[in-house]
Amino acid sequence: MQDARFERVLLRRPDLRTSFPRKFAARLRTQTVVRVDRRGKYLLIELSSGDTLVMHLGMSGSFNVEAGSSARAEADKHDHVVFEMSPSATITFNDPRRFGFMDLVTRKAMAGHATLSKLGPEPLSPDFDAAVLARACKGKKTSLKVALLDQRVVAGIGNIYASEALHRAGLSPRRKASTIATRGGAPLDSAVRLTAAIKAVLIDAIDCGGSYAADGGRFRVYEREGNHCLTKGCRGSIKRITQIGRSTFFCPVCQK
DNA sequence: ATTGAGACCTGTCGGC
DNA sequence: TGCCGACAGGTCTCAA
Repeated sequence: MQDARFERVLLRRPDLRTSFPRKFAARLRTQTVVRVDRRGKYLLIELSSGDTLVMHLGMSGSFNVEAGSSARAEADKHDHVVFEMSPSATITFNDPRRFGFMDLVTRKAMAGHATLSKLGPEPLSPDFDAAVLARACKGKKTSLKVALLDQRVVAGIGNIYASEALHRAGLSPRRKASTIATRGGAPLDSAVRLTAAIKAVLIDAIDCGGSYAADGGRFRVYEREGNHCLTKGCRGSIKRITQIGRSTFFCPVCQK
């Protein structure tokens, strides 16, 4: 991908949830890829022009990469963007629900970017530890589940993994986020467990190829309402509640 | 400032 | 069979 060059950019369906910036295709053309990066759920492609191509897959977005210079023989109705690259490759962005988006951000604008610059730590980096999580939750009036979905607390946790991590940590999603904050500067035991659980859940997810990879049913609580809790020795059953309009799955017996 | 509700979009599924 | 409503996901906008 590095040094690849954008030869042609086709917007087949430009009306995604957030519209493309003006002259999107023209600004990309002839640019080469300097670096490919990621922050939270955002994909960042640094270009030779100094601009960064910021992309988000929303919930149903995906990329298809093929050798050759022409788009798929039969374009899918949800193929919204096609990048023709050199050396010869075609990258197609497909997104049935159109929640994904793309933006071009200048070097100057990256630094103070309204969303990107406020993202919390990367959960799998050493920067993310119990003390950092505890500090981010300090004074928060929201529930623990809602705090985990806040990308400023920690970057990249979505609705599924928020439930999964809380179950592994044995913490109730309804508990106030501030109750895991530090006491006398030292992170509480629950912050230590939650930090470890977040990392473990994400590592497992990556190993399995993501939430929607084949062989479903590997979640411990997500979409398991009414089923028995998988925690060793726990005889509880999984409940579903709604928090800020989203489903939360948890075991009321072993998550405190 | 922080928080929550609503909007956005479409495929799928259950119920009638 | 077909229609209809509910629901899923992530983030932005707007209003308390």
